[in-house]
Amino acid sequence: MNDIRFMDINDLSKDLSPIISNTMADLVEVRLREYLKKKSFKPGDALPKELELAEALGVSRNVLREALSRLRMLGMIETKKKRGMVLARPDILGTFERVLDPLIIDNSTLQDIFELRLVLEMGIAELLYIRKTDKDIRELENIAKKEINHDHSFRIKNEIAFHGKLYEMSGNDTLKRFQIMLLPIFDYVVTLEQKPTRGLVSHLDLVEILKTGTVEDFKKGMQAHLQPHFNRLT
Amino acid sequence: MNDIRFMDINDLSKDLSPIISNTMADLVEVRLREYLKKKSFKPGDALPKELELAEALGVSRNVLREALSRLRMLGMIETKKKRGMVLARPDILGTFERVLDPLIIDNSTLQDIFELRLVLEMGIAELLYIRKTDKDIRELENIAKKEINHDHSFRIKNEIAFHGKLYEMSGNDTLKRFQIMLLPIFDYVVTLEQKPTRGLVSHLDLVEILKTGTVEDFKKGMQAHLQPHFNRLT
DNA sequence: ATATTTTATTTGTACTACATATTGATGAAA
DNA sequence: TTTCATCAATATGTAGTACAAATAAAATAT
Repeated sequence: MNDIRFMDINDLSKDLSPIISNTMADLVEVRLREYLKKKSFKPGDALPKELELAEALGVSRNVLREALSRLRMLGMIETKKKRGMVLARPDILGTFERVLDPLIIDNSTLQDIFELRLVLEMGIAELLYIRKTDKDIRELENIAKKEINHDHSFRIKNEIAFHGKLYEMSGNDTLKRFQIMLLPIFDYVVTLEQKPTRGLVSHLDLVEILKTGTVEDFKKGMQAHLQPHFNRLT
Repeated sequence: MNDIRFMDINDLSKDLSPIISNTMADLVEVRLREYLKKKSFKPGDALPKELELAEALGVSRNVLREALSRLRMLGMIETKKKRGMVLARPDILGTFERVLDPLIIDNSTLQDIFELRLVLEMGIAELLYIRKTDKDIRELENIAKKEINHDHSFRIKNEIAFHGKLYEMSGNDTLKRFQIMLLPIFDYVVTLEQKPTRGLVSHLDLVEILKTGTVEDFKKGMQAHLQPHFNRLT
Protein backbone atom coordinates (compact mmCIF):
# COMPACT_ATOMS: atom_id res chain seq x y z
CA MET A 1 0.00 0.00 0.00
CA ASN A 2 2.96 2.30 -0.31
CA ASP A 3 2.10 3.07 -3.89
CA ILE A 4 2.59 6.77 -4.44
CA ARG A 5 -0.69 7.06 -6.26
CA PHE A 6 -2.64 6.11 -3.18
CA MET A 7 -1.10 8.59 -0.78
CA ASP A 8 -3.15 11.49 0.47
CA ILE A 9 -2.74 14.18 -2.13
CA ASN A 10 -4.18 17.11 -0.30
CA ASP A 11 -1.40 17.28 2.26
CA LEU A 12 1.49 16.67 -0.05
CA SER A 13 0.63 18.29 -3.32
CA LYS A 14 2.31 21.52 -2.34
CA ASP A 15 5.59 19.91 -1.42
CA LEU A 16 5.86 17.30 -4.11
CA SER A 17 6.64 17.71 -7.75
CA PRO A 18 3.72 17.10 -10.06
CA ILE A 19 2.66 13.53 -10.63
CA ILE A 20 4.85 11.86 -13.16
CA SER A 21 3.31 11.36 -16.53
CA ASN A 22 2.96 7.82 -17.67
CA THR A 23 2.48 8.09 -21.35
CA MET A 24 4.91 9.09 -24.05
CA ALA A 25 2.46 11.67 -25.35
CA ASP A 26 2.68 13.44 -21.99
CA LEU A 27 6.46 13.49 -22.12
CA VAL A 28 6.56 14.56 -25.73
CA GLU A 29 4.19 17.40 -24.95
CA VAL A 30 6.55 18.65 -22.26
CA ARG A 31 9.58 18.22 -24.45
CA LEU A 32 7.98 20.10 -27.29
CA ARG A 33 7.11 22.95 -24.93
CA GLU A 34 10.67 23.09 -23.68
CA TYR A 35 11.89 23.00 -27.24
CA LEU A 36 9.69 25.89 -28.30
CA LYS A 37 10.77 27.93 -25.32
CA LYS A 38 14.44 27.12 -25.66
CA LYS A 39 14.50 28.01 -29.32
CA SER A 40 12.44 31.07 -28.46
CA PHE A 41 10.21 30.68 -31.46
CA LYS A 42 7.84 33.50 -32.13
CA PRO A 43 4.32 33.28 -33.53
CA GLY A 44 4.55 32.72 -37.26
CA ASP A 45 7.84 30.83 -37.15
CA ALA A 46 7.95 27.54 -38.98
CA LEU A 47 8.53 24.32 -37.07
CA PRO A 48 10.21 21.11 -38.21
CA LYS A 49 7.97 18.57 -39.84
CA GLU A 50 6.39 15.73 -38.00
CA LEU A 51 8.73 13.02 -39.21
CA GLU A 52 11.77 15.00 -38.17
CA LEU A 53 10.36 15.71 -34.74
CA ALA A 54 9.29 12.12 -34.26
CA GLU A 55 12.70 10.84 -35.20
CA ALA A 56 14.50 13.38 -33.05
CA LEU A 57 12.34 12.44 -30.08
CA GLY A 58 12.62 8.75 -30.78
CA VAL A 59 8.89 8.15 -30.85
CA SER A 60 6.42 7.09 -33.45
CA ARG A 61 4.65 9.66 -35.52
CA ASN A 62 1.53 8.48 -33.80
CA VAL A 63 2.64 9.51 -30.34
CA LEU A 64 4.04 12.76 -31.64
CA ARG A 65 0.73 13.63 -33.22
CA GLU A 66 -1.11 12.98 -29.97
CA ALA A 67 1.12 15.58 -28.34
CA LEU A 68 0.80 17.97 -31.27
CA SER A 69 -2.95 17.56 -31.10
CA ARG A 70 -2.85 19.03 -27.63
CA LEU A 71 -0.79 22.01 -28.66
CA ARG A 72 -3.10 22.50 -31.60
CA MET A 73 -6.11 22.53 -29.31
CA LEU A 74 -4.48 25.18 -27.17
CA GLY A 75 -3.86 27.21 -30.29
CA MET A 76 -0.11 27.11 -29.83
CA ILE A 77 0.50 25.69 -33.28
CA GLU A 78 -1.30 25.73 -36.60
CA THR A 79 -0.83 23.29 -39.42
CA LYS A 80 -1.47 23.18 -43.13
CA LYS A 81 -1.08 20.33 -45.49
CA LYS A 82 2.11 21.19 -47.22
CA ARG A 83 3.30 24.28 -45.39
CA GLY A 84 3.85 22.34 -42.24
CA MET A 85 3.55 23.70 -38.72
CA VAL A 86 3.88 27.26 -37.53
CA LEU A 87 3.81 28.62 -34.03
CA ALA A 88 0.64 30.55 -33.26
CA ARG A 89 -0.81 32.71 -30.52
CA PRO A 90 -2.93 30.65 -28.18
CA ASP A 91 -6.19 32.11 -27.00
CA ILE A 92 -5.52 32.11 -23.29
CA LEU A 93 -9.20 32.06 -22.36
CA GLY A 94 -10.30 29.60 -24.99
CA THR A 95 -8.52 26.82 -23.18
CA PHE A 96 -10.08 27.92 -19.94
CA GLU A 97 -13.56 27.79 -21.36
CA ARG A 98 -13.26 24.15 -22.28
CA VAL A 99 -13.05 23.11 -18.68
CA LEU A 100 -15.52 25.44 -17.02
CA ASP A 101 -18.42 23.09 -16.48
CA PRO A 102 -20.27 23.42 -13.17
CA LEU A 103 -21.23 19.77 -13.23
CA ILE A 104 -17.64 18.60 -13.29
CA ILE A 105 -16.01 21.12 -10.98
CA ASP A 106 -15.89 20.21 -7.31
CA ASN A 107 -17.86 22.25 -4.81
CA SER A 108 -14.87 23.89 -3.23
CA THR A 109 -13.68 25.24 -6.56
CA LEU A 110 -17.20 26.30 -7.48
CA GLN A 111 -17.25 28.38 -4.33
CA ASP A 112 -13.83 29.81 -5.21
CA ILE A 113 -15.06 30.86 -8.62
CA PHE A 114 -18.17 32.38 -7.12
CA GLU A 115 -15.97 34.49 -4.91
CA LEU A 116 -13.63 35.26 -7.75
CA ARG A 117 -16.43 36.92 -9.63
CA LEU A 118 -17.29 39.02 -6.60
CA VAL A 119 -13.66 40.05 -6.40
CA LEU A 120 -13.71 41.11 -10.03
CA GLU A 121 -16.91 43.11 -9.56
CA MET A 122 -15.42 44.97 -6.65
CA GLY A 123 -12.00 45.46 -8.17
CA ILE A 124 -13.19 46.79 -11.46
CA ALA A 125 -14.07 50.22 -10.04
CA GLU A 126 -10.71 51.84 -10.71
CA LEU A 127 -10.67 50.80 -14.34
CA LEU A 128 -14.22 52.03 -14.74
CA TYR A 129 -13.43 55.47 -13.45
CA ILE A 130 -10.37 55.74 -15.61
CA ARG A 131 -12.18 54.80 -18.79
CA LYS A 132 -15.87 55.51 -18.52
CA THR A 133 -17.37 57.84 -21.10
CA ASP A 134 -20.66 59.67 -21.18
CA LYS A 135 -21.80 57.47 -24.01
CA ASP A 136 -21.07 54.36 -21.95
CA ILE A 137 -23.03 55.69 -19.03
CA ARG A 138 -25.99 56.51 -21.20
CA GLU A 139 -26.03 53.01 -22.61
CA LEU A 140 -25.69 51.55 -19.16
CA GLU A 141 -28.56 53.67 -17.96
CA ASN A 142 -30.73 52.43 -20.77
CA ILE A 143 -30.07 48.87 -19.75
CA ALA A 144 -30.86 49.63 -16.14
CA LYS A 145 -34.10 51.42 -17.02
CA LYS A 146 -35.36 48.51 -19.06
CA GLU A 147 -35.50 46.19 -16.12
CA ILE A 148 -38.29 48.07 -14.41
CA ASN A 149 -41.65 46.34 -14.69
CA HIS A 150 -40.53 43.09 -16.18
CA ASP A 151 -40.76 39.48 -15.17
CA HIS A 152 -38.13 37.46 -13.45
CA SER A 153 -36.51 35.78 -16.44
CA PHE A 154 -36.09 39.12 -18.15
CA ARG A 155 -34.49 40.51 -15.02
CA ILE A 156 -31.84 37.82 -15.10
CA LYS A 157 -30.98 38.57 -18.69
CA ASN A 158 -30.84 42.21 -17.84
CA GLU A 159 -28.65 41.59 -14.84
CA ILE A 160 -26.19 39.89 -17.15
CA ALA A 161 -26.42 42.71 -19.67
CA PHE A 162 -25.82 45.35 -17.04
CA HIS A 163 -22.76 43.78 -15.50
CA GLY A 164 -21.52 42.77 -18.91
CA LYS A 165 -21.69 46.38 -19.96
CA LEU A 166 -19.69 47.34 -16.88
CA TYR A 167 -16.90 45.01 -17.94
CA GLU A 168 -17.10 46.36 -21.43
CA MET A 169 -16.68 49.86 -20.03
CA SER A 170 -13.56 48.70 -18.25
CA GLY A 171 -11.91 48.59 -21.65
CA ASN A 172 -10.41 45.23 -20.86
CA ASP A 173 -11.53 42.64 -23.35
CA THR A 174 -9.89 39.73 -21.59
CA LEU A 175 -11.63 40.68 -18.39
CA LYS A 176 -14.94 40.93 -20.15
CA ARG A 177 -14.63 37.53 -21.75
CA PHE A 178 -13.41 36.10 -18.48
CA GLN A 179 -16.43 37.23 -16.54
CA ILE A 180 -18.76 35.95 -19.24
CA MET A 181 -17.23 32.53 -18.72
CA LEU A 182 -17.54 32.83 -14.98
CA LEU A 183 -21.21 33.81 -15.10
CA PRO A 184 -22.70 30.34 -15.59
CA ILE A 185 -20.75 29.11 -12.61
CA PHE A 186 -21.83 32.09 -10.58
CA ASP A 187 -25.48 31.56 -11.48
CA TYR A 188 -25.18 27.87 -10.79
CA VAL A 189 -23.97 28.53 -7.25
CA VAL A 190 -26.58 31.23 -6.64
CA THR A 191 -29.40 29.03 -7.87
CA LEU A 192 -28.10 26.14 -5.83
CA GLU A 193 -28.35 28.10 -2.62
CA GLN A 194 -31.71 29.68 -3.27
CA LYS A 195 -31.03 32.89 -1.43
CA PRO A 196 -32.49 36.29 -2.18
CA THR A 197 -30.18 38.19 -4.46
CA ARG A 198 -31.44 41.74 -4.38
CA GLY A 199 -29.26 44.27 -2.68
CA LEU A 200 -30.19 47.65 -1.29
CA VAL A 201 -28.49 49.45 -4.15
CA SER A 202 -30.07 48.98 -7.55
CA HIS A 203 -28.56 49.17 -11.00
CA LEU A 204 -30.01 52.63 -11.48
CA ASP A 205 -28.41 53.71 -8.22
CA LEU A 206 -25.06 52.49 -9.52
CA VAL A 207 -25.53 54.45 -12.72
CA GLU A 208 -26.28 57.55 -10.71
CA ILE A 209 -23.10 57.08 -8.72
CA LEU A 210 -21.10 56.64 -11.91
CA LYS A 211 -22.45 59.96 -13.08
CA THR A 212 -21.76 62.09 -10.07
CA GLY A 213 -19.99 60.04 -7.41
CA THR A 214 -16.38 59.21 -6.70
CA VAL A 215 -14.59 55.89 -7.06
CA GLU A 216 -15.04 55.29 -3.38
CA ASP A 217 -18.76 55.96 -3.65
CA PHE A 218 -19.00 53.45 -6.46
CA LYS A 219 -17.14 50.80 -4.50
CA LYS A 220 -19.48 51.22 -1.58
CA GLY A 221 -22.45 51.13 -3.91
CA MET A 222 -21.27 47.97 -5.62
CA GLN A 223 -20.59 46.39 -2.27
CA ALA A 224 -24.14 47.15 -1.16
CA HIS A 225 -25.47 45.90 -4.48
CA LEU A 226 -23.69 42.60 -3.99
CA GLN A 227 -24.34 42.44 -0.25
CA PRO A 228 -26.67 39.40 -0.47
CA HIS A 229 -23.86 37.46 -2.08
CA PHE A 230 -21.29 38.60 0.42
CA ASN A 231 -23.63 37.51 3.18
CA ARG A 232 -23.25 33.97 1.97
CA LEU A 233 -19.55 33.97 2.71
CA THR A 234 -18.02 32.79 5.92
CA MET B 1 -9.15 37.43 -52.59
CA ASN B 2 -12.58 36.70 -51.13
CA ASP B 3 -11.16 33.83 -49.11
CA ILE B 4 -12.71 33.97 -45.66
CA ARG B 5 -9.37 33.44 -44.00
CA PHE B 6 -8.04 36.72 -45.27
CA MET B 7 -10.86 38.93 -44.11
CA ASP B 8 -10.35 41.34 -41.27
CA ILE B 9 -10.97 39.31 -38.18
CA ASN B 10 -11.18 42.08 -35.63
CA ASP B 11 -14.36 43.52 -37.00
CA LEU B 12 -16.17 40.30 -37.65
CA SER B 13 -15.14 37.90 -34.96
CA LYS B 14 -18.00 38.93 -32.73
CA ASP B 15 -20.65 38.44 -35.35
CA LEU B 16 -19.42 35.30 -37.01
CA SER B 17 -19.60 31.78 -35.75
CA PRO B 18 -16.27 30.30 -34.74
CA ILE B 19 -13.96 29.18 -37.51
CA ILE B 20 -14.83 25.72 -38.69
CA SER B 21 -12.46 23.00 -37.59
CA ASN B 22 -10.73 21.20 -40.35
CA THR B 23 -9.52 18.03 -38.82
CA MET B 24 -11.44 15.00 -37.63
CA ALA B 25 -9.73 15.20 -34.26
CA ASP B 26 -11.27 18.63 -33.73
CA LEU B 27 -14.72 17.33 -34.54
CA VAL B 28 -14.31 14.23 -32.45
CA GLU B 29 -13.22 16.33 -29.52
CA VAL B 30 -16.41 18.36 -29.77
CA ARG B 31 -18.55 15.30 -30.21
CA LEU B 32 -16.99 13.62 -27.20
CA ARG B 33 -17.65 16.72 -25.12
CA GLU B 34 -21.27 16.77 -26.22
CA TYR B 35 -21.51 13.07 -25.48
CA LEU B 36 -20.15 13.46 -21.98
CA LYS B 37 -22.50 16.34 -21.28
CA LYS B 38 -25.52 14.67 -22.78
CA LYS B 39 -25.00 11.49 -20.84
CA SER B 40 -24.26 13.64 -17.80
CA PHE B 41 -21.38 11.49 -16.70
CA LYS B 42 -19.93 12.27 -13.32
CA PRO B 43 -16.30 12.03 -12.25
CA GLY B 44 -15.47 8.41 -11.68
CA ASP B 45 -17.91 7.02 -14.22
CA ALA B 46 -16.53 4.56 -16.72
CA LEU B 47 -16.51 5.41 -20.41
CA PRO B 48 -16.79 3.09 -23.39
CA LYS B 49 -13.55 1.70 -24.70
CA GLU B 50 -11.62 3.26 -27.51
CA LEU B 51 -12.61 0.78 -30.17
CA GLU B 52 -16.29 1.22 -29.39
CA LEU B 53 -16.04 4.99 -29.47
CA ALA B 54 -14.02 4.93 -32.66
CA GLU B 55 -16.52 2.70 -34.36
CA ALA B 56 -19.50 4.70 -33.13
CA LEU B 57 -17.92 7.89 -34.40
CA GLY B 58 -16.84 6.32 -37.64
CA VAL B 59 -13.21 7.29 -37.28
CA SER B 60 -9.97 5.44 -36.85
CA ARG B 61 -8.69 4.69 -33.41
CA ASN B 62 -5.86 7.00 -34.30
CA VAL B 63 -8.03 10.07 -34.70
CA LEU B 64 -10.03 9.17 -31.65
CA ARG B 65 -6.90 8.96 -29.57
CA GLU B 66 -5.77 12.39 -30.73
CA ALA B 67 -9.02 13.78 -29.40
CA LEU B 68 -8.79 11.74 -26.21
CA SER B 69 -5.26 12.99 -25.74
CA ARG B 70 -6.63 16.50 -25.50
CA LEU B 71 -9.24 15.58 -22.94
CA ARG B 72 -6.57 13.72 -21.02
CA MET B 73 -4.35 16.79 -21.00
CA LEU B 74 -7.20 18.85 -19.60
CA GLY B 75 -7.66 16.24 -16.91
CA MET B 76 -11.18 15.46 -18.04
CA ILE B 77 -10.47 11.77 -18.41
CA GLU B 78 -8.05 9.30 -16.93
CA THR B 79 -7.04 6.00 -18.38
CA LYS B 80 -5.52 2.78 -17.16
CA LYS B 81 -4.39 -0.16 -19.12
CA LYS B 82 -7.19 -2.58 -18.59
CA ARG B 83 -9.72 -0.61 -16.60
CA GLY B 84 -10.36 1.69 -19.51
CA MET B 85 -11.33 5.33 -19.27
CA VAL B 86 -13.06 7.13 -16.46
CA LEU B 87 -14.26 10.70 -16.28
CA ALA B 88 -12.16 12.85 -13.99
CA ARG B 89 -12.15 16.33 -12.52
CA PRO B 90 -10.10 18.69 -14.63
CA ASP B 91 -7.85 21.15 -12.89
CA ILE B 92 -9.36 24.35 -14.20
CA LEU B 93 -6.19 26.36 -13.67
CA GLY B 94 -3.77 23.72 -14.85
CA THR B 95 -4.93 24.18 -18.40
CA PHE B 96 -4.62 27.91 -18.04
CA GLU B 97 -1.05 27.68 -16.89
CA ARG B 98 0.04 25.89 -20.03
CA VAL B 99 -0.67 28.91 -22.14
CA LEU B 100 0.50 31.78 -19.97
CA ASP B 101 3.78 32.62 -21.61
CA PRO B 102 4.58 36.33 -21.89
CA LEU B 103 6.62 35.72 -25.00
CA ILE B 104 3.72 34.25 -26.91
CA ILE B 105 0.87 36.44 -25.71
CA ASP B 106 0.19 39.57 -27.73
CA ASN B 107 0.75 42.97 -26.18
CA SER B 108 -2.89 43.85 -25.86
CA THR B 109 -3.63 40.72 -23.86
CA LEU B 110 -0.51 41.25 -21.75
CA GLN B 111 -1.88 44.64 -20.83
CA ASP B 112 -5.26 43.08 -20.04
CA ILE B 113 -3.66 40.58 -17.72
CA PHE B 114 -1.64 43.30 -16.06
CA GLU B 115 -4.86 45.13 -15.32
CA LEU B 116 -6.58 41.94 -14.28
CA ARG B 117 -4.09 41.50 -11.50
CA LEU B 118 -4.69 45.05 -10.33
CA VAL B 119 -8.42 44.34 -10.32
CA LEU B 120 -7.83 41.27 -8.17
CA GLU B 121 -5.64 43.16 -5.73
CA MET B 122 -8.29 45.81 -5.30
CA GLY B 123 -11.22 43.45 -5.19
CA ILE B 124 -9.78 41.10 -2.62
CA ALA B 125 -10.39 43.49 0.27
CA GLU B 126 -13.84 42.18 1.20
CA LEU B 127 -12.69 38.58 1.37
CA LEU B 128 -9.72 39.63 3.45
CA TYR B 129 -11.85 41.39 6.01
CA ILE B 130 -14.23 38.48 6.21
CA ARG B 131 -11.51 35.91 6.81
CA LYS B 132 -8.40 37.52 8.24
CA THR B 133 -7.15 36.18 11.54
CA ASP B 134 -4.69 37.58 14.05
CA LYS B 135 -2.29 34.81 13.17
CA ASP B 136 -2.47 35.74 9.51
CA ILE B 137 -1.78 39.38 10.25
CA ARG B 138 1.21 38.52 12.42
CA GLU B 139 2.68 36.40 9.65
CA LEU B 140 2.00 39.12 7.14
CA GLU B 141 3.68 41.65 9.38
CA ASN B 142 6.75 39.46 9.64
CA ILE B 143 7.01 39.34 5.90
CA ALA B 144 6.64 43.09 5.64
CA LYS B 145 9.25 43.74 8.32
CA LYS B 146 11.82 41.58 6.58
CA GLU B 147 11.98 43.79 3.57
CA ILE B 148 13.54 46.71 5.40
CA ASN B 149 17.23 47.14 4.67
CA HIS B 150 17.63 44.65 1.91
CA ASP B 151 18.75 44.80 -1.66
CA HIS B 152 16.55 45.05 -4.69
CA SER B 153 16.29 41.39 -5.65
CA PHE B 154 15.25 40.46 -2.14
CA ARG B 155 12.60 43.15 -2.24
CA ILE B 156 11.04 41.61 -5.30
CA LYS B 157 10.87 38.21 -3.68
CA ASN B 158 9.40 39.80 -0.63
CA GLU B 159 6.88 41.71 -2.68
CA ILE B 160 5.70 38.40 -4.08
CA ALA B 161 5.61 36.82 -0.66
CA PHE B 162 3.60 39.68 0.80
CA HIS B 163 0.94 39.74 -1.85
CA GLY B 164 0.92 35.97 -2.00
CA LYS B 165 0.16 35.90 1.68
CA LEU B 166 -2.70 38.32 1.12
CA TYR B 167 -4.28 35.92 -1.35
CA GLU B 168 -3.69 33.08 1.04
CA MET B 169 -5.51 35.05 3.72
CA SER B 170 -8.44 35.43 1.35
CA GLY B 171 -9.10 31.74 1.93
CA ASN B 172 -9.59 31.20 -1.76
CA ASP B 173 -7.16 28.65 -3.08
CA THR B 174 -8.15 29.08 -6.70
CA LEU B 175 -7.62 32.80 -6.42
CA LYS B 176 -4.24 32.28 -4.85
CA ARG B 177 -3.07 29.93 -7.57
CA PHE B 178 -4.50 32.21 -10.17
CA GLN B 179 -2.55 35.23 -9.03
CA ILE B 180 0.64 33.18 -8.81
CA MET B 181 0.19 32.38 -12.48
CA LEU B 182 -0.50 35.98 -13.32
CA LEU B 183 2.58 37.27 -11.50
CA PRO B 184 5.17 36.47 -14.17
CA ILE B 185 3.05 38.31 -16.72
CA PHE B 186 2.64 41.22 -14.37
CA ASP B 187 6.36 41.41 -13.69
CA TYR B 188 7.10 41.11 -17.37
CA VAL B 189 4.97 44.12 -18.16
CA VAL B 190 6.34 46.14 -15.26
CA THR B 191 9.93 45.39 -16.21
CA LEU B 192 9.17 46.19 -19.81
CA GLU B 193 8.02 49.66 -18.99
CA GLN B 194 10.76 50.52 -16.54
CA LYS B 195 8.67 52.73 -14.33
CA PRO B 196 9.08 53.35 -10.63
CA THR B 197 6.91 50.93 -8.73
CA ARG B 198 6.91 52.23 -5.20
CA GLY B 199 3.71 53.70 -3.93
CA LEU B 200 3.15 56.07 -1.04
CA VAL B 201 1.71 53.33 1.11
CA SER B 202 4.11 50.59 2.16
CA HIS B 203 3.46 46.99 3.04
CA LEU B 204 3.80 47.81 6.71
CA ASP B 205 1.23 50.54 6.30
CA LEU B 206 -1.15 48.01 4.81
CA VAL B 207 -0.59 45.68 7.72
CA GLU B 208 -1.37 48.46 10.10
CA ILE B 209 -4.61 49.18 8.28
CA LEU B 210 -5.55 45.52 8.42
CA LYS B 211 -5.08 45.64 12.18
CA THR B 212 -7.12 48.68 13.01
CA GLY B 213 -8.70 50.10 9.86
CA THR B 214 -11.91 49.40 8.00
CA VAL B 215 -12.41 47.71 4.66
CA GLU B 216 -12.70 51.12 3.04
CA ASP B 217 -9.43 52.20 4.63
CA PHE B 218 -7.75 49.11 3.26
CA LYS B 219 -9.07 49.69 -0.23
CA LYS B 220 -7.75 53.23 -0.20
CA GLY B 221 -4.45 51.99 1.14
CA MET B 222 -4.12 49.32 -1.49
CA GLN B 223 -5.03 51.82 -4.16
CA ALA B 224 -2.28 54.13 -2.97
CA HIS B 225 0.12 51.22 -2.75
CA LEU B 226 -0.56 50.34 -6.36
CA GLN B 227 -0.78 53.94 -7.54
CA PRO B 228 2.36 53.78 -9.70
CA HIS B 229 0.78 50.93 -11.64
CA PHE B 230 -2.54 52.69 -12.01
CA ASN B 231 -0.70 55.71 -13.31
CA ARG B 232 0.36 53.66 -16.28
CA LEU B 233 -3.21 53.14 -17.38
CA THR B 234 -4.98 55.33 -19.87
C1' DA C 1 5.19 38.39 -68.05
C1' DT C 2 1.13 35.96 -66.83
C1' DA C 3 -1.75 32.09 -66.41
C1' DT C 4 -2.12 27.16 -66.16
C1' DT C 5 -0.70 22.58 -65.25
C1' DT C 6 2.17 19.38 -63.03
C1' DT C 7 4.96 17.71 -59.39
C1' DA C 8 6.64 17.18 -54.89
C1' DT C 9 5.93 17.39 -50.20
C1' DT C 10 3.62 17.51 -45.81
C1' DT C 11 -0.18 16.73 -42.98
C1' DG C 12 -4.47 13.81 -42.21
C1' DT C 13 -6.56 9.29 -41.74
C1' DA C 14 -6.83 4.28 -41.58
C1' DC C 15 -5.33 -0.17 -40.49
C1' DT C 16 -2.45 -3.77 -38.52
C1' DA C 17 0.48 -5.63 -35.15
C1' DC C 18 2.33 -6.10 -30.91
C1' DA C 19 3.85 -4.49 -26.11
C1' DT C 20 2.34 -3.63 -21.49
C1' DA C 21 -0.20 -3.34 -17.63
C1' DT C 22 -3.97 -4.84 -14.86
C1' DT C 23 -8.26 -6.91 -13.81
C1' DG C 24 -10.51 -11.03 -12.85
C1' DA C 25 -10.60 -15.90 -13.02
C1' DT C 26 -8.49 -20.14 -11.95
C1' DG C 27 -6.25 -23.15 -9.16
C1' DA C 28 -3.17 -24.49 -5.17
C1' DA C 29 -2.16 -24.42 -0.36
C1' DA C 30 -3.43 -23.45 4.47
C1' DT D 1 -13.67 -22.14 3.29
C1' DT D 2 -10.26 -18.76 2.99
C1' DT D 3 -6.11 -16.95 1.25
C1' DC D 4 -2.50 -16.62 -1.73
C1' DA D 5 -0.22 -17.24 -6.08
C1' DT D 6 -0.55 -17.99 -10.99
C1' DC D 7 -2.45 -17.37 -15.40
C1' DA D 8 -5.37 -15.78 -19.01
C1' DA D 9 -8.17 -12.16 -20.96
C1' DT D 10 -8.55 -7.45 -22.17
C1' DA D 11 -7.99 -2.40 -22.83
C1' DT D 12 -4.71 0.95 -23.49
C1' DG D 13 0.00 2.38 -25.31
C1' DT D 14 3.31 2.40 -29.10
C1' DA D 15 5.19 1.44 -33.70
C1' DG D 16 4.99 1.11 -38.43
C1' DT D 17 3.05 1.14 -43.14
C1' DA D 18 0.11 2.81 -46.59
C1' DC D 19 -2.50 6.01 -48.84
C1' DA D 20 -5.58 10.31 -49.32
C1' DA D 21 -5.73 15.21 -49.66
C1' DA D 22 -4.18 19.64 -49.90
C1' DT D 23 -1.02 23.00 -51.41
C1' DA D 24 3.41 25.31 -52.21
C1' DA D 25 6.65 25.38 -55.68
C1' DA D 26 8.30 24.23 -60.09
C1' DA D 27 7.48 23.61 -64.89
C1' DT D 28 4.98 24.56 -68.88
C1' DA D 29 1.93 26.93 -72.00
C1' DT D 30 -0.27 31.20 -73.43
